Amino acid sequence: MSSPGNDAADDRPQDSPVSHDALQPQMTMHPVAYPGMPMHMYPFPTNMSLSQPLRTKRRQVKNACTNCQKACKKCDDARPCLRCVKYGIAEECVDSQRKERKKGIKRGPYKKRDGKGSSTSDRADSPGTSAAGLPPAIAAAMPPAQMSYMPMGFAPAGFYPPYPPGSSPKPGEAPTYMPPFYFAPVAVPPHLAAPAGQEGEGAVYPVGTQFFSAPILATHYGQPYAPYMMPHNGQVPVPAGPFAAYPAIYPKPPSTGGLNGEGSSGRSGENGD
DNA sequence: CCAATCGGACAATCAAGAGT
DNA sequence: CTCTTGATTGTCCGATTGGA
Repeated sequence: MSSPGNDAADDRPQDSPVSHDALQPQMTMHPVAYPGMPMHMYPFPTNMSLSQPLRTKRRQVKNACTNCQKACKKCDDARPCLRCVKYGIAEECVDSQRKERKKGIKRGPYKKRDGKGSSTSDRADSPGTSAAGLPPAIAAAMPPAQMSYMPMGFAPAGFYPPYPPGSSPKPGEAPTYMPPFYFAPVAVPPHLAAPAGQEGEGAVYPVGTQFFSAPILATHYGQPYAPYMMPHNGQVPVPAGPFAAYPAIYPKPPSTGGLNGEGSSGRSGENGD
């Protein structure tokens, strides 16, 4: 991987997180997992599943930036988003405006869904309530509260702070966790190579106080652009340790002078009202 | 070959209507 | 008041097209 690559491929498995508007004035970091992360990217522990035919459900960010929106490309909750950073237009990365939903539309009588169950519980996308499309038997066998985000196997309960920060899950609702660590896609130092026999998926590599799981290493290392730990004001909040030098390793992303994005897109010619 | 474009599938949201 | 339904709106996958 040495080229910026095309979006369809690039935008997929590396982005992340969270609207930190009030949160990270100095830097924006992309955590390993986040609520909007596509299901197939969730760091499930090894004992779950890799053999299951996981039906991956596409997750969407709540609000794409204007650039991604125009280009119909995957965005993330951080600002600037990965894609804008990648294209060197981070300063143009702003949330798109959402238009208000119409009100007062009349709707006619409802039809019940063949008597069984509520539609809500049927809906696999109900956050925190389902096994994300797993077969019912498998879903039933799983601890319900852990389904929306399964903390990595090694992490004790309470290890992760709730997300959004400062929030707490509502009663009956599974908590959503945001892991407190972030990946830094640098070359794996030789001394961090997996111990013999542990290099399978799910192996965890302790790196100072940070952790990197094998899938993440495999997925994120070697990205063509800087790790998504962006020092915004010249500060480099890098912990001492094996990765202390990574900012020097990674140059700024190439300033390609712009992203696609002219043109129209999406629902062609809508938004008139 | 790579990047841009774009149609359309899919997901999220939320107000109206129904049930308790 | 709460739950359910379904329309609306937004996101982004993936095929196609165009340029270097």
